[in-house]
Amino acid sequence: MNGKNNPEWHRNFRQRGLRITEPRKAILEVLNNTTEHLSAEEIYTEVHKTYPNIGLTTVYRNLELLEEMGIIAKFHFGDGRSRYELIQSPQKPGHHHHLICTGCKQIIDYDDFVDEEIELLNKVEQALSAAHNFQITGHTIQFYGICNSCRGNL
Amino acid sequence: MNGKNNPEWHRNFRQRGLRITEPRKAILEVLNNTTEHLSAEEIYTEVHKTYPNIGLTTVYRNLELLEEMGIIAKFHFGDGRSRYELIQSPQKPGHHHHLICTGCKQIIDYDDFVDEEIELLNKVEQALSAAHNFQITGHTIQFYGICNSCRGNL
DNA sequence: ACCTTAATGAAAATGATTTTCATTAACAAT
DNA sequence: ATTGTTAATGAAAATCATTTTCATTAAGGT
Ligand SMILES: [Mn+2]
Ligand SMILES: [Mn+2]
Ligand SMILES: [Zn+2]
Ligand SMILES: [Zn+2]
Repeated sequence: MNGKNNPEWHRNFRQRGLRITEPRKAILEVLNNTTEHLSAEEIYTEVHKTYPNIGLTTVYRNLELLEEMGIIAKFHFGDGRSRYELIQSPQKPGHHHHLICTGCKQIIDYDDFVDEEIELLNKVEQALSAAHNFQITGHTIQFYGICNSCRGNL
Repeated sequence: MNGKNNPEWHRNFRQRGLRITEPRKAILEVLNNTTEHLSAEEIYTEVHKTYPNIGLTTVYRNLELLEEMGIIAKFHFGDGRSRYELIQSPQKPGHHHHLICTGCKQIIDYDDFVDEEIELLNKVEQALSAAHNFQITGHTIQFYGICNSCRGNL
């Protein structure tokens, strides 16, 4: 349920000498309760409903912080704004990739065949490291296409 | 060598009733002669050397057009600006993926896919088509990490 | 309750991209 | 070659996301 009191975040903040503030709890709460990939402004709007005095600047600042901390992930889906999601949440598969409909812009979290996929990815990363003398730290994998209903609309 | 007179582009333009203008030839020429992933402004700067009267606005407009036409590809590598490359060029492998150094920001094109990477793509695309009733049209795959020389600088 | 200083909020600044609009030039028709 | 139509251009202004600045507030250790 509500994630803002998740002791793991608390510990994580404390360890870095960071303070646990109302805006931070509010932002994490919003991200914890959605299945979508929200933009900074969308998060701000949501937070604003409960905490009308929290500013957009603070949302941006904390999204940056949370990303550095490895708590959230930032994506660029091509609509001109960054979008964020909690890396671990009850609402989401853990490791997943994205399927984006170029028609309606919906983003689908995809995690079928995860285990096999992760194993293949590891091998690919190893091969790349070796071939290009590159130490891989992360990846972005997105598939584009047309969803069922958009195909109907053609 | 010089690509601005490539008859295929000419045909492509004509078919759509588009005019073959100086700016368009200049932009294609720049993209055809680089191995890099240039931003709109970088392309503008390069074009400007030979055609000082071509404006940045026109560069943006034509990059958008060329992308729609499937002649160039637009990427987001996380530095806040879009970057473009010719889809087909003598300087580049055709379809390829990217390796991005988070240290020096260099982008490496690679198309020496290991079997696992091909397998991964095939499986995922099949699974996605089936499970999500999605017609896949493309994908973007980028690996982030630290290149050899950046690792030395630590 | 008090202090130190990290964190915040409002406003201004920045930077990339888009829009507006008057002018120019591609190119098809003459 | 000249003309006419209209797509394309360039300059300036507008927009939109994100960042910076700076004075004020409040977390949390004492
Ligand atoms: Mn996701
Ligand atoms: Mn490339
Ligand atoms: Zn769709
Ligand atoms: Zn590097």
